[in-house]
Amino acid sequence: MKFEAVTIKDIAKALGLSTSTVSRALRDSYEISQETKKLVLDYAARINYHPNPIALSLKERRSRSIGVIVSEIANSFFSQTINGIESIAYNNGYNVIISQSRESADREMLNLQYLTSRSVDGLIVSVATETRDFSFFKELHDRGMPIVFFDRVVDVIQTHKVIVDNYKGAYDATLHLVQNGYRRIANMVNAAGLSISKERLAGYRAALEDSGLVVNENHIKYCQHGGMIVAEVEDALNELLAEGERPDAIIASADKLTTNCLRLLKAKGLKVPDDMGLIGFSNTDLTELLDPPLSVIKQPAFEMGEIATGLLLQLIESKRPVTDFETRVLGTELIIRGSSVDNR
Amino acid sequence: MKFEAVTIKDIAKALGLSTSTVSRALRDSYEISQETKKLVLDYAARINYHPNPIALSLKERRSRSIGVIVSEIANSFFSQTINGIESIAYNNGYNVIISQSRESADREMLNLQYLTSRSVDGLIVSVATETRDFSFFKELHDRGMPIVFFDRVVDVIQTHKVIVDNYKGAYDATLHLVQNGYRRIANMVNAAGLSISKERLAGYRAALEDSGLVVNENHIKYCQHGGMIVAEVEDALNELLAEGERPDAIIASADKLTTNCLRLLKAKGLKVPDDMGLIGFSNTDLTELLDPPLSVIKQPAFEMGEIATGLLLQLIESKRPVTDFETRVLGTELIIRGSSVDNR
DNA sequence: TTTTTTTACGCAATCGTTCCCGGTAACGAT
DNA sequence: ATCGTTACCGGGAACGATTGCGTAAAAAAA
Repeated sequence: MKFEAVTIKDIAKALGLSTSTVSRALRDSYEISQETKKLVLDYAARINYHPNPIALSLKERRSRSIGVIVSEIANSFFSQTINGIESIAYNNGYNVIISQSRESADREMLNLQYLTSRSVDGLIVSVATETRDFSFFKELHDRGMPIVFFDRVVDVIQTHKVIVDNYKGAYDATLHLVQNGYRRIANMVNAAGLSISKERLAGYRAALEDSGLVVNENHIKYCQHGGMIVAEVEDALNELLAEGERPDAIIASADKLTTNCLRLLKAKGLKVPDDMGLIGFSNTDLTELLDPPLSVIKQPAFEMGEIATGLLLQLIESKRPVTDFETRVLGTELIIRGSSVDNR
Repeated sequence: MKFEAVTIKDIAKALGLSTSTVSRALRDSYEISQETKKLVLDYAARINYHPNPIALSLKERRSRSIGVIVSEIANSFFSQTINGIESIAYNNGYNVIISQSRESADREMLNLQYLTSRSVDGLIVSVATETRDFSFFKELHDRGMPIVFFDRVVDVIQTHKVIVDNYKGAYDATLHLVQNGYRRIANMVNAAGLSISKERLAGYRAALEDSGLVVNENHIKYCQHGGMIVAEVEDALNELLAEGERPDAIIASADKLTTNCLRLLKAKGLKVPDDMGLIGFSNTDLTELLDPPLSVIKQPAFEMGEIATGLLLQLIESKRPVTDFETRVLGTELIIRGSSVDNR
């Protein structure tokens, strides 16, 4: 089964012209007479001609499309970011190709190869938890592929980046827990290698120290898959609950980590926020409807997508190689709800 | 800024061979000697050669990629379906290009044009609420583009379809409400034109009638945007609450409709399930954590994606035009939780 | 040794489009 | 009559890859 499209040759043949003339007429070149132009344009419209982007891509070595790699589109933060990306891209005549790494370095690499070989003009990436080796990104970037990182950025590559103030977000959230009487605050951290993990962990540490509390290293648990696998969260939680100095609150550094903590705590019969306070990074729009309503640190996801795309288009359309790159840092929003306010 | 890739010509030049020889060596043709093959293969591997899919697409008039159009990836049902689609597609060497209609007929059309002109080998589609005119789909399909519809199908086009038993899903859910003492059951329906809306509405009507209850037409409210816009849900809800015969339960026929009903009911201070029972179609994995835990009709989304992709690949790889199409109907899962059980 | 066959490779067309070169009218100026 | 413009238009190469066909050299058969 094949799908045949109308080509410039069909028009040329039907009108008794050369392909060059047709091409020029369609592109409104000055060297084509008004009559011929009209002839071609009318006929093209009538048979519903559309230039073949594949042929164009091959010729121009550009595709007017940008590739996006995120870990999971099912994640609210990423789907919101993608909406931001699309809004800017479409306004500038670019198409967006979305792909998921599902936190796997292999799939990330595969997607990367697919996208680049598909001649995307640039990439917007939030790296997978699993990825340790950024040499492929580096090589790609060195060979001239415009890349903008967001959320989970990689510091060994010099390019535009869009992030939030993760340090401050975690700091404020932790401080909020302290101010609400929690003293043994645990941290459920995403994969250790991630930029966001480090920054959020640092904010947490600083807030505890500034509050005169000591950081109990056993209260810091890493989840390699960012909470995507319930079992890893359960293991981490069980370890926390088995601790001599049992935590009275948790700050979770990823969306799925946050909701899965709540799920497991409820399953274990622990009351939130009384038995255990809970706050976490999340962009889900259902958090206010949860039982209890979840306190969250929210990222301006849509805006991040917009900004990342703007920066990328700037990179793509720049004539000369860009050498000075910027890192945009946006603010987070701390939304206090029931899960982090001990009302005993 | 341009990104230069290695081509077959580079290899040919470096090795003093013709491009045909290189091509054949890479494709392991019998007409090429072992030594030459090894030479080419080694060199290709060393300089990290990858065939240019754009050039291949142009030549072969196929791209080994399939296009997916859904209304919104932020919707759990669709993101789960996409995961199902990807799992089958990748196993068969196909790539997946995702695009969102965001319920707009225009954007759907734009995406459709983009995808087809990008030479996708086939399409998997759940149509937008807004779409009334399916002639473009029809024309595309008549001209040989393989299409599989899922969830929101269109009956004027004869092709493979993957749906759930929406009638039964709605019937069972409505009956469940009746059995739990609710008598004035309202229905929040998605856009009227949608296949799923009609089927679910029919199930609801039948269940009421079979229970000896009369259908109050004022209890049926349509939301053109499927609950994506909170205001439309609020308007519909306000109308329901202003009814002389005020409903005591709601069945919502879409994910966002369901959660936004809950959101608004809570905002209005109405207790669920006591003041108002609530049940709805939803695939969100957070429904059990809501307050109250939400009763839902759940669709086997991942499986639907898998099946749709299987059918599409079958269509794509068929030598002869396929004429007999099937409609796969899967079962829904009724999950009863607190929101639909009046415990007064 | 001559003829035939096999092996191994190159040439050129093709996919749809653009664009660099030309080329050829018509027309006014010399 | 010749030249220079101007206005239009066509030929053909290019983008990267595949592939049918042709053919030289080597091997096998005569």
